[in-house]
Amino acid sequence: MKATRTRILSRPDFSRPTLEVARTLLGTYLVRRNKSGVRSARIIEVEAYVGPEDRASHASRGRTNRTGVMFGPPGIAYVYLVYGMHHCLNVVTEREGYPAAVLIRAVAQDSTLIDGPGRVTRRYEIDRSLNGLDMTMGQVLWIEDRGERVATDQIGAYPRIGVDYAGKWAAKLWRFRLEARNERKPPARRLRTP
DNA sequence: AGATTGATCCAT
DNA sequence: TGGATCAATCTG
Repeated sequence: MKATRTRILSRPDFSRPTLEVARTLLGTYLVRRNKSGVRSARIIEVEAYVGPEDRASHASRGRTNRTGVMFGPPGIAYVYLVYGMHHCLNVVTEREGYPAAVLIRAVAQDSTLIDGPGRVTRRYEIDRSLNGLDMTMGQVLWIEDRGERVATDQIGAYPRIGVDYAGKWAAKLWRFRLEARNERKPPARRLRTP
């Protein structure tokens, strides 16, 4: 078997345009270390939240106590509680001062799909105590590139979930999913109008 | 379809 | 300071 090097993603990886970072994260591994050990899972689905104009983004209402980390340096974890119950994990992207992040929506641990941002954080024991954590340090929470290449045709683009309030921003295809090989999008096909 | 749940944000 | 809102999930 071919030896592949594992590389912990570093600041420059997250400094790039958010849509690119989002797609790049597909097929990499989210790694969590706590007192019970180290666990990892392949990132399957993400969403991009891009800039102060993006009405779907928490940062669209300006810098607040909660959204502060989105305005900070890239590679930092932005973890918040939603609906009073579930935590969501994001990684901050782009330059300091420009609010943007990628939400981790689904991962696969071996053959088990952990589908949904709240399920990911629950399974990996990620909560607001990790908000602001530097994910480039490889100590508590980080992302690894294990050299598994993802072809463009394995990536589907969809509207983001739960942002219907965001007007035209809700229609942006800023959710990216790594399709299973047998779920690759077939060639576009003209459908008869019903 | 409806309940749940509590931090956050801004002003009926 | 109160109350609407919410980057979701579970159970019917």
